[in-house]
Amino acid sequence: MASKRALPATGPVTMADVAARVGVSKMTVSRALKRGDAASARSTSEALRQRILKACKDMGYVVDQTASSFSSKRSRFVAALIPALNNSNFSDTAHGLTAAVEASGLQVLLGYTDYDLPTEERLLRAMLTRRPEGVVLTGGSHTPAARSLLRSAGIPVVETWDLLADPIEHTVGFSNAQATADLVRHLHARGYRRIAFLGGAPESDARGAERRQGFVQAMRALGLDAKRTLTVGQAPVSMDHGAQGVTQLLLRWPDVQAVVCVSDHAAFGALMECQRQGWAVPERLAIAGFGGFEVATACHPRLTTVAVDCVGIGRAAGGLLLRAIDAARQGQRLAAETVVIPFRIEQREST
Amino acid sequence: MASKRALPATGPVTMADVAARVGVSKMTVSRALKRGDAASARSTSEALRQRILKACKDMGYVVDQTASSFSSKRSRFVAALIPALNNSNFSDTAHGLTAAVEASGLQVLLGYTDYDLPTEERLLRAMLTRRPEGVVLTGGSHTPAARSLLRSAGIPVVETWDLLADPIEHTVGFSNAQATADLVRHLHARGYRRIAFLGGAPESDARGAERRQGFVQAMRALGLDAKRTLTVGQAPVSMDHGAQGVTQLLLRWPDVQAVVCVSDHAAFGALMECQRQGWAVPERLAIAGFGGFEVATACHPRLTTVAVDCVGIGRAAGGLLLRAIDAARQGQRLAAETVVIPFRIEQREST
DNA sequence: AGTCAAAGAGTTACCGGTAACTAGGCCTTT
DNA sequence: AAAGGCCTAGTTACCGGTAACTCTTTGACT
Repeated sequence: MASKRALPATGPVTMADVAARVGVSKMTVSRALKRGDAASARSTSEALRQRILKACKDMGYVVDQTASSFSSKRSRFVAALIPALNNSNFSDTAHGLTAAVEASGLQVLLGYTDYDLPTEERLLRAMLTRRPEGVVLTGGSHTPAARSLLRSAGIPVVETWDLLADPIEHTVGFSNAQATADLVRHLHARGYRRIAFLGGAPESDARGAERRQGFVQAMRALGLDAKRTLTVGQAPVSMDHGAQGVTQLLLRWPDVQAVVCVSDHAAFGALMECQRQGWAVPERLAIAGFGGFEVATACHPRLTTVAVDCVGIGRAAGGLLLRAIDAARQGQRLAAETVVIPFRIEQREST
Repeated sequence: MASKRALPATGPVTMADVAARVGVSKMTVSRALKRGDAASARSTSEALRQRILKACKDMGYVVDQTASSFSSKRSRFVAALIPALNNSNFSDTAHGLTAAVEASGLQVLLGYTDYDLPTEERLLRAMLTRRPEGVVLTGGSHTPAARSLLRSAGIPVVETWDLLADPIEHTVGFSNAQATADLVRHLHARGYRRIAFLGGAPESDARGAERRQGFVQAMRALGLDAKRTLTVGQAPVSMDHGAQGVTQLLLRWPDVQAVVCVSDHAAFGALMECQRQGWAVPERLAIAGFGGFEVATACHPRLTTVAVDCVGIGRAAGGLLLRAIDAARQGQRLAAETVVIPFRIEQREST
């Protein structure tokens, strides 16, 4: 027995194998495959390049990015963390980010935090061991350890979806507080006075907390009573939370005329519960959401909401990140930037 | 012991730096950090290990997975491809997959194909250069090149969400045709006879096509007319498609009693359009969906649907993949398996 | 006391690419 | 014609870990 398994030639084809087959050096194969990054003038003749490409195809050779990354110190990917995959707002941002960076040959390594800071830190730690060239985060709330990790990683960081008082570096987003305040003013202009806010526990969702704050400030600025705020559940606030919330709301403040919900999901849940109970929307109760989700456009009556350019956030974050990475490659550092993404109040049938 | 070394030009801290500081060899540091993978008997003494761990912390050292992967030929990640991020069915599967494999120290590299086969191939090609230890795909439709790529990669492959006639290797899913057929029989049992099907273009969505097929077969088996099938748009079928579809449906076959929609999104769109038009659901038209999405439970009336254990699919795929990877590490090959995930007809108010 | 195995730590040799430098051929310029 | 420059391809030296082996020490058992 004792026959050793050395896996004959079946082992993965390497660049050296291709080089030997064509009769050139490894380096030449490397150059031939690298072409396309127009920057480099250093290249092979077109005829030789075609021969090499053909050999790669024939032999089934694919570059080993692991080795390439290791050797060149370029991992060719960026890490992106979003709170949840199944929230189309955030997945749209991931979409925009991917579209923006993939043209530069960068891949996006996507992770989700489940709205949990320690999870974010854990994920970040795992991702940083892979040496991403940049990081995109959602929001500005992070554990101290996470911040420290990012600092010592020395790579560009973009925080999205919020405008932050104390950003780590770059920011792409909008003021959730201002957007909610605008929505309140919009409802006020349409004649509503006794307006309520419905959202999740502030400590579990920084963005939700900001929206709540915007609501309170706008109400006070208008000389209205901001007492009608209700907390239902933790982030992510679900449709069911909205349904429960609206019932509690009408029980507790029967004179309420309109409700601003922390998200379209909650607003939709509230709307459906109203239909079940026979409360006319918007006559008995006007309902507004936040986020511009598909369901808000599709439902009946259609929901007034704050439409956000989610894809645009991702695209802008990607563009910014690319410039920062480029600068870093030149040994420079891009000065911290803040990109403000516009939002829009969508007046629809529910208010 | 002053902290004099204020990050000189040396850049990132390496394992050798830590080793020098502690006064041991690189290998010892490597072993100290690797502990936890209980399998290995080879290890360092606990006291030394603590000293090393402390030095790592003090110096801000984090393992370079790039180098580690390169050296050990273990990338410690698996690639997963789903049609879209913002479809909670698929993102739930990704969730389950992540949960299942992360216990083994594997990360999931997630990509989305936008329901497009060439995109899938492109993505797969990009991911395979990073040498994943396994691949999870959604569905069984792939380009020939993609299949060939997977074959020559020589790593375990799991296809999910469908039961396939000709799987690449392992499969975790359920029969979409059978599920739809069950739904049709369920409607039949409730007295519906003139039943329609509403879905997207079959060539853009293999799962949708299977559901359509299941509908036709079940109708014929029941001796009913299967002519009432409508095609609206490409995958992914949206809520708006459902709204348009139901209007066309009632125009074309005014005698229709019930409609089976390819997904809850379409069903929801149809339901809302009925409310706009004043068509009573389920009295004038009964509506059933597919997928068990949140919106189907939250809307009014609640939608009858086929609930799928999406997380379970991901979990099972992850477990299977782990076993296959483990076998591969031992030089063996796990025989192709098929795991059938149960589904359930949820009878609700819309039918 | 001697043997042997296990534990703990060191040594060597890479893994598969790429950066940076070198060298020859050909063309242009002075 | 010599000098200089561009283009193409080869050479060398790694990158930062880990596998596999070696060596030493310790302790149990015969």
